[in-house]
Amino acid sequence: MEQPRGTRVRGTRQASAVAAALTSLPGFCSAQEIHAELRRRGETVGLTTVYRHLQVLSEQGAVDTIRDPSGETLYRQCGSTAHHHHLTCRVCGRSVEVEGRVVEQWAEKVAAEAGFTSVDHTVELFGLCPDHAA
Amino acid sequence: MEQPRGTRVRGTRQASAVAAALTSLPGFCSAQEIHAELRRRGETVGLTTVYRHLQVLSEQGAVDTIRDPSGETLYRQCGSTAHHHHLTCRVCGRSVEVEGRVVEQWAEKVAAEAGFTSVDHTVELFGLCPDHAA
DNA sequence: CTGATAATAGAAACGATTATCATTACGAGC
DNA sequence: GCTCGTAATGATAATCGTTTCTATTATCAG
Repeated sequence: MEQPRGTRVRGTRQASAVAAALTSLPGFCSAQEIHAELRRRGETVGLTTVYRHLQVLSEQGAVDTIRDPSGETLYRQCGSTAHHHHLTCRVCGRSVEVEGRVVEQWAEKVAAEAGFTSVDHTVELFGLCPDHAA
Repeated sequence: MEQPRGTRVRGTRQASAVAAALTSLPGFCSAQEIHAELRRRGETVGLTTVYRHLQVLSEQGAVDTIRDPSGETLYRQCGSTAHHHHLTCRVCGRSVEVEGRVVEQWAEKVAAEAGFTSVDHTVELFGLCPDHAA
């Protein structure tokens, strides 16, 4: 519904490559890791391009982004477009999508009580997956 | 209880200055803003030193840190040492401490179900305070 | 096939934070 | 009060993820 016809969004080799890498990588990973992964596969894609596609995909809601404790941005292709959060392993990046109706409700209630509006929230859970338990 | 007597932690002008600035600033603010505020007051404190003190205070639990959407780290002196979260105004940085027993419990439950351990969580709420409602 | 222009990618710019290290100053003991 | 060892400081340089710049390349409608 947003494609007037004529000259618009072009399908490029790089766009597919980034999307493919994202699909094949199991957990959250950084833009740089994705870039490295592409080179490993023999795909030549500039780092700039990787960032650009990740940003676009993120805006479209096709990938989820979180920030790891060090401040790096991590990306992951997500199954559902619905709002959800993640429980991510600090060691391997493997993550589980968790649904948080409870949290959403809590956030709204708290915000309303304080008189705040247009409230947005970030909720991230980091821990050790079964394979990496201390 | 952790001060053997002899040569230990030194109380310096800079340490007090950073603490004072933190006390006087109402909302969350960045290390650089704190540094600027100090210079404005005529206090001469190096940026490096500001960062160092903020880190120490943060480890002691005397200040809370969050990351704003752009990735910058923000600091704020906190009343309670108890675990809590914040509801921060996107415009003025003013923030309210909110207690989240519900969230903690939810986080633990979700983690246990997925078999994750050593789970840590970050929960931040950003919105518009009454004064800045659209 | 061809041309207009979107997309690409390397290099340089950026901005927050951290590391380096010579200098300064606190404060315990004389 | 004065000295000295050492913690603290702070200017500068280095890091590092990310963004901007811009000349070049490649896509796709006609």
